[in-house]
Amino acid sequence: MKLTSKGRYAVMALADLAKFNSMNPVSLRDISLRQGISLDFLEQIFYKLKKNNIVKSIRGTRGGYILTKNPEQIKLANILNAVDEEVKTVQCKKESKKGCNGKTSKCITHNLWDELEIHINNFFEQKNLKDLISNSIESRN
Amino acid sequence: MKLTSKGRYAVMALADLAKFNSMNPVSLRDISLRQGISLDFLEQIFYKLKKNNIVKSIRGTRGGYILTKNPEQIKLANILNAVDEEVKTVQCKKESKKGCNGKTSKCITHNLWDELEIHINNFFEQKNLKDLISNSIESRN
DNA sequence: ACAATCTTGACTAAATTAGTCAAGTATACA
DNA sequence: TGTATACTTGACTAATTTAGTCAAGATTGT
Ligand code: FES
Ligand code: FES
Repeated sequence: MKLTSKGRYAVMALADLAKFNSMNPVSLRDISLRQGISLDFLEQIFYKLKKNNIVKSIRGTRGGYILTKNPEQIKLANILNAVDEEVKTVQCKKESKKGCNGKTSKCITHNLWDELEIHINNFFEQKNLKDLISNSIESRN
Repeated sequence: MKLTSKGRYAVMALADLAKFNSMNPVSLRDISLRQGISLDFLEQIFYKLKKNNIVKSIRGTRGGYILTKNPEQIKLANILNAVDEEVKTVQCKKESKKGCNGKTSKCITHNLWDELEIHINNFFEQKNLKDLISNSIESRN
């Protein structure tokens, strides 16, 4: 299971983007300053977000990024997938008949981790960017 | 968020223990062979499980470990806590008023990660060892 | 006595994370 | 047209974490 700074920052940055999402694009520099995230790291993250069609970029002076859809159409699952933070709880390959630790059948905990994976993914499927910003509306900074 | 081999193996080993939990204790060597987990690593794990009163040990020849309670009284949450695999999704210290990235207030995603933490912990609170072994009853190996 | 088993601490190779560095491309605006 | 701003992309790396191994010993059953 993975939930690292990359995924965390991706969500944080997009929430910021959604919040300041007026007509004009938001530059990574602004996000970097507001959220305290390294600019270089943000570039890495937005490269992936763009390839996955979650944001689009506008180059040049006063350029930046904007969301491709409305905040309520962007699920957290989409974001985390885009930056390769898949929730993977089983250790074995799911398709394979083999289990983990080189066993020939699935291990005794396989079903458990599978259920957990579904449980977590449900959470990410149900939350979208809009939930996130309306939730923090009282604490704008 | 952490879910590593240590936690996975702890659950796997205890499920094994619960399954073969007759009068006589089960040696780590047996578990190691059945589940394909390094004996040395198991020792490390059971040291913690014992300190947290989840198993007790019986020394000497034909010794081993036994569960301190019935399988249905041992929640996965207990197990994972024992081996220090806390589900920790927020980056900041929860008690502190400060946010992550050295900010003076909680970040815009704080509430989200907090909800996720509750969501995952619910799962682990509701599952116990008995669920696990009755679930895999058809695939004894 | 001796073998099986638990007990506990120290150590380490490999992998992962969380970035940094760098060189370039595109665009807006003066 | 020059230049500042901002996106684009790949390569690199220090620090941390993981997943163990190694080792030396203490206990107990037979
Ligand atoms: S997790 Fe799939 S076999 Fe162990
Ligand atoms: S996660 Fe708590 S402040 Fe960012």
